[in-house]
Amino acid sequence: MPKRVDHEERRAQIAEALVRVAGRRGLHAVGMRDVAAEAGVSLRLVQYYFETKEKLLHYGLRHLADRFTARVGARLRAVGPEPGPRATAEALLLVSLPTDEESRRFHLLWTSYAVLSVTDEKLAAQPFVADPDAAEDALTGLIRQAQDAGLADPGADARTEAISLLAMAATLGTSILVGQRDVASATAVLHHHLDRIFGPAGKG
Amino acid sequence: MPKRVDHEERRAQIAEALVRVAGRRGLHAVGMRDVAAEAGVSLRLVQYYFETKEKLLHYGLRHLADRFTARVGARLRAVGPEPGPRATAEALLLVSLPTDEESRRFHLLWTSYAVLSVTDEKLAAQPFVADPDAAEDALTGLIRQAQDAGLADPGADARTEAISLLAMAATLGTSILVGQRDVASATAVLHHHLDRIFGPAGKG
DNA sequence: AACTTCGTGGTACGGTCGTATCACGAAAGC
DNA sequence: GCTTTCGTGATACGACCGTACCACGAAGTT
Repeated sequence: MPKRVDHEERRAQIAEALVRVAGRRGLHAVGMRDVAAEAGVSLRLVQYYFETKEKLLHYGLRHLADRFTARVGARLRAVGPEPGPRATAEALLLVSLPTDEESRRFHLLWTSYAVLSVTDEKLAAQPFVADPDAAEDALTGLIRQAQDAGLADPGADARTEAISLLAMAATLGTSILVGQRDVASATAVLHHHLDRIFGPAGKG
Repeated sequence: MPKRVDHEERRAQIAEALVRVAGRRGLHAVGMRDVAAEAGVSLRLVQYYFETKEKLLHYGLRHLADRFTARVGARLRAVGPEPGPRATAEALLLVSLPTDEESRRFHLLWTSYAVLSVTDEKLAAQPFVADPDAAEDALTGLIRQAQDAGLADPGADARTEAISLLAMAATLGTSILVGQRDVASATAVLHHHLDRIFGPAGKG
């Protein structure tokens, strides 16, 4: 066999090119040729590693989700060792807001894919159910954990509050994206509810 | 002059065809020929009343917003004469959830347009700022009104709560659309917060 | 009755898009 | 060292899309 290139790595490079160009011009407007140009390879290469555009888009979604998961992990590790439930919950919510280029891209493309999945049955809708469910479970666990430790309002319905917080974060992110709101005011709204649930005292 | 057709009415018919077919196959997948076929007219007619596709899409967005405004008005009138602030607020929030075919279509297409407006500078981003701002003002006013009448927690920050409620309703709608959640659980979350703000007693 | 103007249909054109085909160099196995 | 297979490039093909063009009937005006 010849050059023995790492296909998976190459696919990741091309998928990142897809994400970049789609973040710039919109997912609907990106073609195979655009991805090839952005990645600095020939159109044939994109066809070679992803046989069809549909597979490229599928891979792009998975790549996007993986990158985001890694970003969440990094953010959680960055809040310091042994973080309290509230600090963890706050990091979880704030990381999804479009504050820099990458999170802006993620928010835009995730929403684009979600919209596509409603009408294109070929595109897997599963990530848009499983991933939010996982986030919901994690946040519910954090609130319960804080309640057990006496660090949160014991009367709060943990799951309902988790759903609410995540729902708010998502729409606030979108409103930042379209220019209706700025990051500071979105953050303030989330802090208000974190204070309500965890109590204003336990910010650590 | 010949047949003297009402252009505005004809445009509305075509725009409704656009909304229908876009709701079925996705906004990105709809072409001039699809709209023409859905409306039962020739391609040339669509070109005649909307010179370009861009203008058709613009008109479609405006038509969508108008239809939704009308729907909100009807819903508010349906809650009965002289409704309390809480009932009005509840109607305002619930009407945007995708519960039937039309609201499902509205939610999907509104989100599609919003996503488009981020990258296509030709498409007006203004509706996605002005309309949510108006809803936010309206809901804030309702909460303040209830507070003045002693029908809501006087300590609540009306604007923050209004932003939160609308943000939750939007994401809950999307999660219904993608099949993550059902209408009942979304409604329960909203009711929980309405009870929190207005108090469980004053449901009327 | 001739003329003008509006509404409508059919069809052609240029461009782009996803995909397929042909060609060729480079490396590993016999 | 020849062959086979992998990686890569260039280019062609068929379909579709938005738009432009041409033609014609129908209804008012003079």
